[in-house]
Amino acid sequence: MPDSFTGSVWLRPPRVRTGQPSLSREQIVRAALELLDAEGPAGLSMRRLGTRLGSGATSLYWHVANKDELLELAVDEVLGEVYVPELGDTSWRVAASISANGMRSALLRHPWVIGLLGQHPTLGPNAMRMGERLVALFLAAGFEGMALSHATAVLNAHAIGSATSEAAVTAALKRTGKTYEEVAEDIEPYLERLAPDNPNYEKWRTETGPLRRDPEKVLEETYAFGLERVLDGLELWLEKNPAADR
Amino acid sequence: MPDSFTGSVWLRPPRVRTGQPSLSREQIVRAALELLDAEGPAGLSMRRLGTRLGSGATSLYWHVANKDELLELAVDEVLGEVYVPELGDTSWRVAASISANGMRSALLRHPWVIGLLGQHPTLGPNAMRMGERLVALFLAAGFEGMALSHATAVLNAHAIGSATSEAAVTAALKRTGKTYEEVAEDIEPYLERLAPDNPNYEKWRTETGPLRRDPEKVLEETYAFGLERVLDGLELWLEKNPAADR
DNA sequence: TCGGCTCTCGCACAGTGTTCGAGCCCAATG
DNA sequence: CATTGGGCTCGAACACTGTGCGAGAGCCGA
Repeated sequence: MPDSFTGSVWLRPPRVRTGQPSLSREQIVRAALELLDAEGPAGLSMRRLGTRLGSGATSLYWHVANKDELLELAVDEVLGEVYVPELGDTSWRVAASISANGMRSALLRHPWVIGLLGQHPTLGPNAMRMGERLVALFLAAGFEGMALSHATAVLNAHAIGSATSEAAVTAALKRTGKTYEEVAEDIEPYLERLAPDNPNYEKWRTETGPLRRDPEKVLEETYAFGLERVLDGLELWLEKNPAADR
Repeated sequence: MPDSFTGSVWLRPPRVRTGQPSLSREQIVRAALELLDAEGPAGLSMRRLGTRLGSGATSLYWHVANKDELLELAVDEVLGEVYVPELGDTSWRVAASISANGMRSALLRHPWVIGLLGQHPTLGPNAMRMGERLVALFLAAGFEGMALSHATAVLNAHAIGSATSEAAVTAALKRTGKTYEEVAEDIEPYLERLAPDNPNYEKWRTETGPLRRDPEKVLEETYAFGLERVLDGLELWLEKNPAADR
């Protein structure tokens, strides 16, 4: 194994399998994913993963350099779940929406990914495939050069940023095991105590009453509203900067 | 201490200090922040934090319920760094830009925050202050009701999502200790190997050559481009949905 | 002087990621 | 057929983690 490569799994030549091993990288990653989904990042330990696979904990280290690398693989596995439409099926707007929706829901299905996204650049094969399709999509829409990559970046940023905020509230619900109404009640006195400092927020909160509505729906609406603004902004840019060669 | 509150520090009545303790919550949080900034989340352990403060590790547990809660406090401390302009200084567009810029740069100054944002809802006092100001700002711009909160949410989502992507690459640079050029060289063969599967990306990459440019500038441009699109999108929405009472 | 409260801290427990080296079993080689 | 070698598994061990518990120090008002 190379000594000090650049640090990402993807740049390291994979192990070649010759015998008939009882463990495989894919198997390990899948099991890790199950553990992570079920119990969050704290639920994944090498020992637990080992016993779950019916093998010793340290056996994993032959297939995977360390836990960090395993997590990198798990993240890419999740990115493999997001569907990015191929060219020509629909308008770029709905194609972009589908991509962003897919990204958002993958992150919400596997919230532990969110905490990992900022730690390593995601350049696994599935991430690359996503990138490829997004480029194709925005290229067809009329973006070129740097604006092309910028366009893909806003879209992903919106999905990631939205999912982060959403995950935060669902994590709180899951951790406390309370319903949304109960949590809202718990928060209420705290908000009222801070009310004098937050007159505008307080007015909006009491008049609009967002805490009484189905939080899942509110979060989804928030995301969807933002997505439409982003797409509007991109469309406007396209109108003002028509592609030279198309 | 209450047994099973809703789970966030902010909802728990704080300890009142009567004696002359040698440790304080603020002191602890500040020291934790230094450790986190210097060495990332892995560098913060209760024992190390204790010795850094010249006291036993378990002494911290009188001021802070557990490590999770300490991290919540640290996150809010960082949010205290972002400046959100008050009303009337400038147009809502530049005010919103300043807010988002502040959020982004605070996250890039303290990248470990990014991994924590999705774990707890951020309702510390500094987060609330940010929320209050953002509400005031977008209220003045003409947003009302749900659209008001949606508008603040897109802005934050863009800052968070962008910072996440940026942090990923700077983390890679920091971890490997290599320059950007070196990393780009390491990645090159991997990208070329995947090239057949990614024709569009490959064409864009080789023609536009983003890997040769100063990455910091490219990331900043990407963020700024996205921000303008978001603001354009919001402005467009305002034009099409004029506020009823203004 | 006597409780009682705030605050500090040493010990201990269960668990973590990871290294090392021993050993298994199968394939190819001599 | 015997021997070597490498793919693969695993147990023991190390240094370290977060945290519960109980003892105790120092100060307060009575």
